[in-house]
Amino acid sequence: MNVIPNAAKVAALVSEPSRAAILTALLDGRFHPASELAFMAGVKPQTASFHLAKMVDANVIAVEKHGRHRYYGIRDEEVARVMESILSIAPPVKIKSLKQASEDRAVRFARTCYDHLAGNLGVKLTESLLNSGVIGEEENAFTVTKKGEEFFEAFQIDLKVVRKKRRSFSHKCLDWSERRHHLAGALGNALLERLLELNWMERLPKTRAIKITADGKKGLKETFSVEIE
Amino acid sequence: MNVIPNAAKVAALVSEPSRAAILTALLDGRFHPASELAFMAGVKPQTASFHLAKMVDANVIAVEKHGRHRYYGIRDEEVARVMESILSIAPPVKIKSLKQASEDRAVRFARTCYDHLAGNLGVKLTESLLNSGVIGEEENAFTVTKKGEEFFEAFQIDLKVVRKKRRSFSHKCLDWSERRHHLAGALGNALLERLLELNWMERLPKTRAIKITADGKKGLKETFSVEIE
DNA sequence: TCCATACTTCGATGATAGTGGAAATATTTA
DNA sequence: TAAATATTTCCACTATCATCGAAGTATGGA
Repeated sequence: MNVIPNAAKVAALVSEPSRAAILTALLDGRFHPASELAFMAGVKPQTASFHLAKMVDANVIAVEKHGRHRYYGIRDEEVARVMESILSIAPPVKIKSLKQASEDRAVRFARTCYDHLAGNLGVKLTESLLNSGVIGEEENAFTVTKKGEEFFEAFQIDLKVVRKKRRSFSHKCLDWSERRHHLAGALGNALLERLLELNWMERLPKTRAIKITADGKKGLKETFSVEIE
Repeated sequence: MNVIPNAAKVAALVSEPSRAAILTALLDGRFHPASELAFMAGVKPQTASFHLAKMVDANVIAVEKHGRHRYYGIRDEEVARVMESILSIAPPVKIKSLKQASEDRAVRFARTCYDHLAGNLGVKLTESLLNSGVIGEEENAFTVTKKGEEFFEAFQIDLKVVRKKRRSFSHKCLDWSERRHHLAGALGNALLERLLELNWMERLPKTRAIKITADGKKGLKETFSVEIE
């Protein structure tokens, strides 16, 4: 009974708390220096280095050397998807402190998931796009309607460019905090990039959480009918 | 950095070779008695029992008591999808024996994946359906064309019943041995059930491998233009 | 050249967890 | 009631592996 691939090998990488913390941190899609990841995982640099080497070796994360820093990041979208799929059936962590509670709230409200928007805001935005007929829903993907073509052009997202990317144009990504789908894939990425470019929201340091600016509140309400309390 | 669910907990379940073997065995979608799973995983019954209890406790597999047997199976489709997603990025196991090599061949050729057809045959069949215009391809799912409606009716698969199931109608499932997609979801399941009912193929004991009957060879060629050498 | 920073490798330690023997429990058959 | 089978619980042994101190390598600045 060993004619199967080594699921255990892959899972073992994620099964260790420090490594899981590092991987989940990297789900923000950015590259982080080793020391930062060590801090986030709550271990000494040596330990983090040990884990990082293991994961690079196993081809799940990639390194880039810049000067005396080494930046680590998730290798590709497929790895990110595996992580999110694990998270979708994972039990929640018990909240112990006030600080943790507010961080938790922030992350659940709006965060990046690899390279697109997730959390309550991600789901709400996706639903707004659906309700207004900008995108349509299919089994496992979203499609852009005729109305959507116009919408995205007006919003200055060039669908031609988005479609050309060597990756899935749009797919549904199961949101672990909302247990509903949000927009992922190249289109989800393009939307997030544009929202950041507009300064409607900004990434927060040290977390995957996203902060909505005053402009963002206004813009989201006017353009997407999404109210931020 | 713990405002995230416990990915490690879930992954730890799969990270242990015996448990991974059990879980992959259960991907055939059937329920198996504990002793059989122990044999498949290559451990003593006590050990298997220990692992099974752990996984039941973690809600990834389910038990059914029938007499002095306890039948274990994957809890739901979501868990199966997580497993397959892990398998899709898992490295292959090195083949050590002749027996292993032939088992490997059989499994790669045709197998069940949770409750639908996978392997070379699964992929070929899916492609045949695509080429003949019975199903259409989308980002992450397949759709049934108008021609398909007729085809499935003639093949005595009632799409109305299939669509009613409380699960995804059809989605693409990444085949780890072929690295291409095959038909999954309720439709994939219905197709497999029908093929078994027609006696075109039969499940082999102890593995996820599927054997094609003489009738099957003929039928697959005539109906799907799929040649079995 | 010297020192500080970023990161890795080495080595010892200690905790965790899988393993299977022995025995208990439950169910079926004789 | 006794014996056989299926599975579990208890328990002790062992191996694996994460961890961190210490020391080593590489880069950048003074």
